[in-house]
Amino acid sequence: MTAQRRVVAEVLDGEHVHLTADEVHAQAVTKLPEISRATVYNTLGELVSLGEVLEVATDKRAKRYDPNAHRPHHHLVCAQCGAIRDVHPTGNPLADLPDTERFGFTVSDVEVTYRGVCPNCASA
Amino acid sequence: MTAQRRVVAEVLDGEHVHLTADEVHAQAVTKLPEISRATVYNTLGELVSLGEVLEVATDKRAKRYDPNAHRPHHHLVCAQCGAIRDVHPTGNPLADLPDTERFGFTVSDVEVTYRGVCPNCASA
DNA sequence: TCCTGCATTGGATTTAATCCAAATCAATCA
DNA sequence: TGATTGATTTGGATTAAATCCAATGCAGGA
Ligand SMILES: [Mn+2]
Ligand SMILES: [Mn+2]
Ligand SMILES: [Zn+2]
Ligand SMILES: [Zn+2]
Repeated sequence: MTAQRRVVAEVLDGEHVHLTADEVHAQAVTKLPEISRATVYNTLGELVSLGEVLEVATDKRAKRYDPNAHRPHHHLVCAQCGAIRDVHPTGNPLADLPDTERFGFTVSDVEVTYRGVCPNCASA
Repeated sequence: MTAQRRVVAEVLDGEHVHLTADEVHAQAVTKLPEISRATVYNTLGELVSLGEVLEVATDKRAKRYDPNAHRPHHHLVCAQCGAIRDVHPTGNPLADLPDTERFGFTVSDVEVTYRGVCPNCASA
């Protein structure tokens, strides 16, 4: 356990946190000025391998890192400003995919992304 | 209508087609040797604006272009080889997101990506 | 304290995509 | 048909995200 890894973990702590690697680096630098981007990328990659952090790709910009790996959830994204909220829909989308629509795949996971406009952007 | 646009449209014709811009360019070159990447990007961008082609981002590699914009559908992706199939699940995921989980957003769209292993990769 | 192997660093590299100014071309009109 | 012109195409430069890599640094055990 190094100071760098501790700082990355600290930055990722919280709810509805979905930061890019660069944002993580920017915040990490304020606590440990000489931490490098490479180390942030390395550490994030390890946390993802360990299953402690999830990669979220809600758009085609930079990947985002999600510390909420404990409880499975989906995402609600503002199409205008990119704000992301964790959501927990009812129902099981896996059950909604009939065998005839599985093409012989072994389906193990499903990812749901809701899109819309957040209250902030709607009022502007 | 130019020869370049016609060729891009031809390459995108078909079912379960989800090509990257580079793959579109590679196929276009066989029909029109001097077509440039910039033109392929320009044309794809226009087709997307016109709503005739959809951008699909099933992984964090290159965007894929989907000519099946007529009938709304979702995707089933092989986690190993990246193969993509169009799927039409039953049920309406929008109905599964309660008001209490909408955080004041106006939700207009939902995107569902199933992940698994295709029969090809499973037998290998 | 000294080793040793893992971690960190900064810079170079890769990949996807975008930008841009110059050259080219398609379509209209005389 | 030939000239005009505004849109299209082109290739190269640029940007952004991520990865790679060799050299250096350092944590933790002997
Ligand atoms: Mn999340
Ligand atoms: Mn499709
Ligand atoms: Zn917003
Ligand atoms: Zn496969």
